[in-house]
Amino acid sequence: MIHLPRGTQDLLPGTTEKWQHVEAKFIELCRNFNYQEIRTPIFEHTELFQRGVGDTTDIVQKEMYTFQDRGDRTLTLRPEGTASVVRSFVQNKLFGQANQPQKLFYIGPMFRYERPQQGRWRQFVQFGIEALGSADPAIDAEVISLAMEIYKQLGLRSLKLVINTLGDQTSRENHRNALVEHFEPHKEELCSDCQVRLAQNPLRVLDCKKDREHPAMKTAPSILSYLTEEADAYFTKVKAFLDIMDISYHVDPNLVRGLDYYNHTAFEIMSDAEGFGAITTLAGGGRYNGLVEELGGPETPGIGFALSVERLLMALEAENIELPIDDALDSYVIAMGEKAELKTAELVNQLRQAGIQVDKDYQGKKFKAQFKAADRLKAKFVLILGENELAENKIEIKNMQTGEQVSISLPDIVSYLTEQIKKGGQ
RNA sequence: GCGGUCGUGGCGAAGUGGUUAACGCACCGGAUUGUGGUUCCGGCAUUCGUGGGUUCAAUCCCCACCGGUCGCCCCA
Repeated sequence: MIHLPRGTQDLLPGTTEKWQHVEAKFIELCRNFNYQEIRTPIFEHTELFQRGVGDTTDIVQKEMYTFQDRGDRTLTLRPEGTASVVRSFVQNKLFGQANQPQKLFYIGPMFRYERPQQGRWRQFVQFGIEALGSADPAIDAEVISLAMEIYKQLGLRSLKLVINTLGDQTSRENHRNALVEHFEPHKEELCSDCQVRLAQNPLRVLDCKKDREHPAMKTAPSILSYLTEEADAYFTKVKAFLDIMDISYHVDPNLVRGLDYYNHTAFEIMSDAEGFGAITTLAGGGRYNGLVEELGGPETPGIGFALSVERLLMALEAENIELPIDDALDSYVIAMGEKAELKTAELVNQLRQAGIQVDKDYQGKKFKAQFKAADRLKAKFVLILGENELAENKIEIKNMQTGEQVSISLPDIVSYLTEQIKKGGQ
């Protein structure tokens, strides 16, 4: 037997309804916040991610699905959404549109070659938004509030919003130098990973789990003390907007994002729920002024976030939250005898054209078994058509909740059912 | 990519180097002819992730691979 590839999953009936529900929620919220959908290709030129996400990141160095096509182009299945959206923004000259900032959302599969485990797949679905063309701290808060609102409206309670600022170019350089200076004397005492980090990305040393207890960690310089006046003022305003929106947060100066393009505001939403294992991050995002330029566009500030739909559903499960999904069927038709079966095909067709959900048996089941099937499908009404009914041009209708059964003239069935379903729906 | 652990029917889960691989749920059929969700009876794995090897004999022993899961790395 051929199995699905490692790290991918089949979403089957029973689960897809949940996906549809949360996807509908995303779209509804984006409508409220006035974000519009953008759809970009699932693969792009590899160079886009090398330049956009960053050559030194883990994503680019060891996690991309890269391949040559038959025309010798080097292509990559997208590992994240922002680079593509920005590419499209630049290519389609969306910076020239009348309404700025451009507020966009996307939803779709992303691909990363990693060792799979609970909460981590090689193909996973991200929902994300990007606001391009505004350096107003209010929009940072808007992006964060949209992210939080999704979880809130779906009923999640155990959430933690962590924010930080990575500062601007100058802040980062000063901080970086301070970090290197601070840790260099202790280099030999740090773990091997940190020794590499110190050279490549000293920021990452800060959230090392092995060296957490090292005395130098406690006294390490914080980005917050190296912010330029502008960067500090910006962060203060973002926090003020969050306060005014009554969004609680925790400032973690060690919060680092794994993608190179971030600066200023960075944030993560995590779950506190039991049984979440090593994966606790539900969503991550931040500001990326400079990315549009990097990808060949005009100087344009940007901010966005992305969440994993899989992890969102895991969080719902961890908190035992049932989504309000209506999987009941309006009606089910049971036929007895050959003539009745022929008539049933016509009837089912009529009902469907009238917008009534209906199904019937296609397995030659006995009367009783057809009833069982109707019950399992949670049919609200069962229509029974046999020789007797046919002879009188009538049909029996049983309300499965109340058990009541009435006899209706066949020509009246559509109007009768339509009315009953309307009533029963309340 | 590294380390640990696990892999028996649709699901959950016993089990043993050797004639018929427990059990529960689900499913299918029946309990006098056309009425479900309860009960009772019956049925339902030539087969124990895949491929090799050891053995007279392996689902149970060994190896490899595949896959899940946990931790690390990193992230969504």
